[in-house]
Amino acid sequence: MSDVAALAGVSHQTVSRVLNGHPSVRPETRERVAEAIAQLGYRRNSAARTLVTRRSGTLGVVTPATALYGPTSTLVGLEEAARVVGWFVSVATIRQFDGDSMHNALEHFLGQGVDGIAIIAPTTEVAQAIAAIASPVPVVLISSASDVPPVPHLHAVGVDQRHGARLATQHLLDQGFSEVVHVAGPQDWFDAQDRLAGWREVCGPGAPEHIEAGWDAADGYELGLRIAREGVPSAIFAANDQLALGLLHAFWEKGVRVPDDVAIVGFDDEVGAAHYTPPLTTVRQDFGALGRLAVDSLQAAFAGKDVARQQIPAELVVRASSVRRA
Amino acid sequence: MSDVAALAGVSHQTVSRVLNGHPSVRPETRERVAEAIAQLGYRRNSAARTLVTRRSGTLGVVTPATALYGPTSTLVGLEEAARVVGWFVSVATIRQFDGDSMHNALEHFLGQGVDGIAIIAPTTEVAQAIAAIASPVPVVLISSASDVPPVPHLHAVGVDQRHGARLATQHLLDQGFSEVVHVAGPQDWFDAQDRLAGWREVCGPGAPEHIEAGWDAADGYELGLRIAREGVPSAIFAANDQLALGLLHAFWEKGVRVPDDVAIVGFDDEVGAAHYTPPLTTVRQDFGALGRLAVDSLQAAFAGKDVARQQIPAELVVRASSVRRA
DNA sequence: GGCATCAATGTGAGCGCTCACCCCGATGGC
DNA sequence: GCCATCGGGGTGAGCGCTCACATTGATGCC
Repeated sequence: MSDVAALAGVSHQTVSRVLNGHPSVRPETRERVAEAIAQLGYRRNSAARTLVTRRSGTLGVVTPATALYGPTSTLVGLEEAARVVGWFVSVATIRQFDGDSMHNALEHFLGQGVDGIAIIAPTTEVAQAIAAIASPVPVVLISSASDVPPVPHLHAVGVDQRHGARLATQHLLDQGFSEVVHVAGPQDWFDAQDRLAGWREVCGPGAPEHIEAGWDAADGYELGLRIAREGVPSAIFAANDQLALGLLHAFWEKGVRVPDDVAIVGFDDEVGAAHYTPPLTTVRQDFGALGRLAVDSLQAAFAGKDVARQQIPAELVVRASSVRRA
Repeated sequence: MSDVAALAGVSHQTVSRVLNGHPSVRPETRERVAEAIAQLGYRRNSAARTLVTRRSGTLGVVTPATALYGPTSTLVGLEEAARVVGWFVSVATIRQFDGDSMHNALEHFLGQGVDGIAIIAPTTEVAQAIAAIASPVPVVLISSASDVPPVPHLHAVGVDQRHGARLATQHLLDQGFSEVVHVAGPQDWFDAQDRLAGWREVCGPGAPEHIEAGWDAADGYELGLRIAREGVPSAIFAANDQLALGLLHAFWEKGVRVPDDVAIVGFDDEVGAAHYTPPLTTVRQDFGALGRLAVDSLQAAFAGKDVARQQIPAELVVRASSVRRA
């Protein structure tokens, strides 16, 4: 920086002012400095800057170590939103959702001096672990959880999973399928809990028991084989598209026709869901909006505002798997 | 840090030594310091550390702003490998593969003081843009490109796409399908180029013309409709699983049976490919190994070693879509 | 016993930047 | 003509850490 200052014939402080867009620098001076910067190929050292400002301009994102559609899409959404407001994104993945892993990930980020933390960490255990850690920076939980403990500096934003589940279930009922079975995801995940709850709300007290599974297509496949053997309901609402895909596979294999024998609706609108056999009716989530909401919520936290929990509505995408052919 | 030193009754330097695992500290002293650290909830300020060591312990990863399976899996693989050697991962996504976007992303990271950069940026244009930028830190290109310009500090690692394509094509020929058509990906992507080249190597000069498409299932679907209309070959090697999925969709819709009328092989082994209709034969890439290789290669670069370009072999996964039923 | 050696620890400087504060000269109001 | 004001810019301190070097006492060897 002092080299630049020398070349431009100003003080280091003026260079700093130019770099930070301070108003009280003559355009002429500003230009001279800019030229010197370009000529020397100077780049500001952000470590020094962070050291004195105590702000790194970095958002830490904790995400499960998988290529699952939801988490990765959320990560992309967050990165985009963060970049818009000039933040870098640092990533830590966790393999297990226990308190220790979370604790390590948070320590990792706090040591790094991030300005805020977003956690794509969808289980109740994780939420509890986070609530137990005092963080000097705001933390936003990406989750639709309706029961996140009210801890200071801990915010929550999410896509309204329950609403999405209601849309899916209601759609099946509207199509005339009276018996809607729910293949639920792992119940320690918030999203799985909420999708189950939304389904139950619409089905009412007379609903059949749900079936709990994992998130993978393999789980859906196993279950599909069992269902084909033990009796096929008129409609199934699967907790995500992968489960639905596994069901489709099993039913195809066993000669159970979709949607003629059983209608299916998924959740996520994964890349490719429009091209399953048959194309899958599903619930789409707007991950771009989710990322923006998370970043907004962190910024509000910096400004000292108390941020209400916010949810983004989900959207039903109707395709062939749930529409009875004429 | 001085608080910790005072509480432990040592100098700041001893605290630093404990933090860095320096050997010449008495176990007794070490413990006293550790206790003081715990008691005060002290966390080392990494900005100050970076400022003086000129190493941030951060790996910058540039990746396309999509939830595509390949790039996201590679990101996860990189993060895992980076964490093992104690690096943080910072992410920048790019929406366009032009020189400007790349330049911005690199500037972004260099200003942030990353120790190395990994680029999941698979087009020729990107590679040229990178080669044109002088980087003070090592850069590794995640790519199977056989023609990356030999620029100092620019390394390349990748999964051997050409080998994978040969496996896929040979498999189809071995199954007795004499006419193997290739639905290629966008030819400005290295991976698409190499998969095309591998296919052509095996097919020999008498090969039919390939068909170029995008990466999406929608592209495969459009193409599938056209193929069903204009004449179905005995086998198709699709450049990725999404294309294959689109083909399956179109063929199913038009009553073209797979693999009876046409055998299909994809590439990627995406989550779910085992449950397509029918389950898809495809080529699997080991993204975990890829991440480790990339990190190794950066570490070798630090050590001043000249790193040869390295490739990871691909693996064929045979499923129903390419095996003629008895 | 004297000296080299080494383990264990302390001291001070400085990494590159921003912040608070100071300084100078031009302007304007009375 | 005098002083308050303000735009434009300079000065020095210090953020929290590590590095190079200094210091001390214990040990070993002749």
